[in-house]
Amino acid sequence: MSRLRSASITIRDVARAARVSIATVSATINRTAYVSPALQERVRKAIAEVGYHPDAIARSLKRRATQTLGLVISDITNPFFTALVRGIEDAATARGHAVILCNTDERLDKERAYLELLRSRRIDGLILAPAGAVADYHRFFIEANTPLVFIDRKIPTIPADVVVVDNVTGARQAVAHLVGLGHRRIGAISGLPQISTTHERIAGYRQALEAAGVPADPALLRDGHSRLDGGERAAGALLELPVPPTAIFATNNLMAIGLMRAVAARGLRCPEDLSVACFDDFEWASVFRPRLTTVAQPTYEMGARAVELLFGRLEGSLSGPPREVVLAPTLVVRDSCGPPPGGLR
Amino acid sequence: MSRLRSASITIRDVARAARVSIATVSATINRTAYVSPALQERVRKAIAEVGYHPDAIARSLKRRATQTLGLVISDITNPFFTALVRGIEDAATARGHAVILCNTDERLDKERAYLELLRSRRIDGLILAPAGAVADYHRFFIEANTPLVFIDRKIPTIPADVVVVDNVTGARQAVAHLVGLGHRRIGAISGLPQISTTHERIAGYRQALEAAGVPADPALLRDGHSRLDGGERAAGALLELPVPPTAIFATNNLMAIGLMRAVAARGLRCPEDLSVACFDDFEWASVFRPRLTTVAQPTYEMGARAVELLFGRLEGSLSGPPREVVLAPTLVVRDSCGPPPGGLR
DNA sequence: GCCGCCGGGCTAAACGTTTCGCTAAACGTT
DNA sequence: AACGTTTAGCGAAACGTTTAGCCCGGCGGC
Repeated sequence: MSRLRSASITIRDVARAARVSIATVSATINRTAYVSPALQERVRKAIAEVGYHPDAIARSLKRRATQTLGLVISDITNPFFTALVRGIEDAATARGHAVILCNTDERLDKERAYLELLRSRRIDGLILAPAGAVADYHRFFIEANTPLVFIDRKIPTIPADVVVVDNVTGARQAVAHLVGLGHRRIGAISGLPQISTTHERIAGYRQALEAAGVPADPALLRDGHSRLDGGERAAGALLELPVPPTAIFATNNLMAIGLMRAVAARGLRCPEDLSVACFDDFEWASVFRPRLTTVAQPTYEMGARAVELLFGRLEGSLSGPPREVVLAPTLVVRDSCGPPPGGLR
Repeated sequence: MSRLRSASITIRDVARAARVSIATVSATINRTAYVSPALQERVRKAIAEVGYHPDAIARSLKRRATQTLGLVISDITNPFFTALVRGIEDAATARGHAVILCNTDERLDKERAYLELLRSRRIDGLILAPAGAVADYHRFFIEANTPLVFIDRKIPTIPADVVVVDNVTGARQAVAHLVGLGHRRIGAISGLPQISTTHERIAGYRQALEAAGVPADPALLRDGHSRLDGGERAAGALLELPVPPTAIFATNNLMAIGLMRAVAARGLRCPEDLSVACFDDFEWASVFRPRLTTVAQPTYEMGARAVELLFGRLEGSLSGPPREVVLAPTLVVRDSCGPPPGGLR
């Protein structure tokens, strides 16, 4: 037994009850044409009387606009995306739009499937943290003239608006902070190579080392695959080195947690035995020990800005070539970084 | 300049290209009637050739089913909901449904507005963590025969399926753990009074005290409004008491964080000066100090179960009176609880 | 050899809106 | 009074599907 919506009350029921035409009902609902006050009143009464609620599906079909945004991220479980989503949701509903949420787990096949779904559903706009830079099925939205905003990450070859943070500067500041404390052997745990943020943050790491005249040791750079377990493994490898680093920089929050697990498992103290800095702040970081020194991103604002861009395109108030909104991260210094053990050098 | 979807490629373009009728195209796409292999092949080729993508809006209008679920929670920023959402999203997309996400901030007016929106959009089903027990506009979905599942919280007067955790038992175990360590003055921080979980968790707290023969002191029970700042204030009040408690139980994660802030602000050590236990585990709780002793809920599974119930109703495999799925929480003992300072008593 | 049935595909009517173009009345102007 | 012009409201054609019902030809049964 498949369940169907019970036959609903339509606009014609209202028209009948108010003894006006369907067009008049539509006009009073949408304020799309003049309707005399008397008729308006009759229509409103009829609407209440028969218990009419407009059908957004039928409206979407006719208007060719769905009042719906697609939001594709890698994982809602990650606190970084959480505030982003919140910012997007708030801004979208403030403009009467609903949001369809999609988690890709950084997998291109999932991303592709979701984009197909969203395309079928004729979303009005798409906000996307792409899982990789090779795919080009995003292009469809551009060709269809559907606004597309990349968030957090970008794909340089695809001409779309972008909201990101200055990852290079953020990472450079964090590593410079470690350098300033006297560290010379500074390890880094990098993320997935197909994501733009990875390269930028590693670039910042390199810049900070170079500025300090510290030669980059390739053995100190490990791939954590942007994941918790990967971060833990990478950290383990770094700590098992013949001459382990005195400080480690993790390029995202998940890998930082993995790093902390590796630290705890070895009975090391932070920051006494090892200094730790990472990208991505999280709300509760200040309550627990060690209080992590992090590069904080304005996540909520990033979400809000992305929606702004999107509606700018939708309403035509924004046109022309793609815009790139680059927000500033801030280094939040807490307790997880100290001077290297055994004094300078 | 308002942007419209460009005139899209419709099923009739495919029909024309394949030199068959529209009905045949539809039948081969949906496997809803026999179509000879030869024609199927021609249709598929035509689809690829003209680049056809079905319009889900038009389909929804005709089929009276949207393949969309509504999900209404209080705040996606809260890690408790985060795993819940993930479980729901995974289960929903496994069945080809999309999810519209709505945050109420525990406000009834927002909840009402969202339900109105979801109603207009003719969602196939609704999963809801209600912000309060007084409203009854949820009834519409029941009357319209749209499956509705309450999650995390319930409204006893509304006959709908429910997925919750055994809050009474969970709270009782946590507080019994404190009692077992020797605590007799145990404070509690309660949440919003209009939410069912609040009452159940406080009931568990009371049961544990009673079982231990400890008289309940009303001064030790404070309202934290389910929020971080409320928890901090409530904790402050408890700690300023002439005879402060030696242990505090917070009935959700946000208030627990507020509690920890109050503890840190006063320079107290946990668990040496004060033992802390709370409801709601979070993924990273084991990495930082103090490692909180918490009552963990199977959040991902709760989400998945809610979707199962919902599809059971949708497909008719589940019928009859509302089901109540009660999952078991587990007490995760870590380091935030110890014996009361100054030994027993 | 005729009839009935059925396989395979088509025609056309929905689904519930919005909106274009039209009518008919009212009005102002000479 | 005749004539444009505006105005309030209506009728009907879309929007892109699904699906009920129909038609036609071939085949088996008698």
